[in-house]
Amino acid sequence: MRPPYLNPVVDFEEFAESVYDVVDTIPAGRVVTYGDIAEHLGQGGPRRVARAMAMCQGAVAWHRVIRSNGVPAVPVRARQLELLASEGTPLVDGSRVDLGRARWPLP
DNA sequence: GGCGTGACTGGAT
DNA sequence: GATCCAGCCACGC
Repeated sequence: MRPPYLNPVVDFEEFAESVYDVVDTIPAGRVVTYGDIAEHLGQGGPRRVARAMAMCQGAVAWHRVIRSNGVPAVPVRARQLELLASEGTPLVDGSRVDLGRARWPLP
């Protein structure tokens, strides 16, 4: 079955700003997945969200955005886990996030 | 303008 | 559980 990909992004910069705005609403100790953000915005997709995070470079709480399986993205894996742990985010084996408890329900 | 790549995901194996 | 595979899309070469 094909993944439920969403509507195409009209303006990527505007899309990225929307992504940052959503990420900014996530409280410390909680996380959301790339797919959650894309679904919440109703446009783009997980990879568009990931690209937006890659270009923000610390301007937002990028470490609160993880994969759907609870494992942080590779390029920032170690640092992300460190930041999450310091915020009190529930982890499993110290290497992945406990999505069942840490997932933040987007409005 | 064509082609490979990737901070992804859901389903199959 | 871990791995593989197909599909989307912006970006760099």
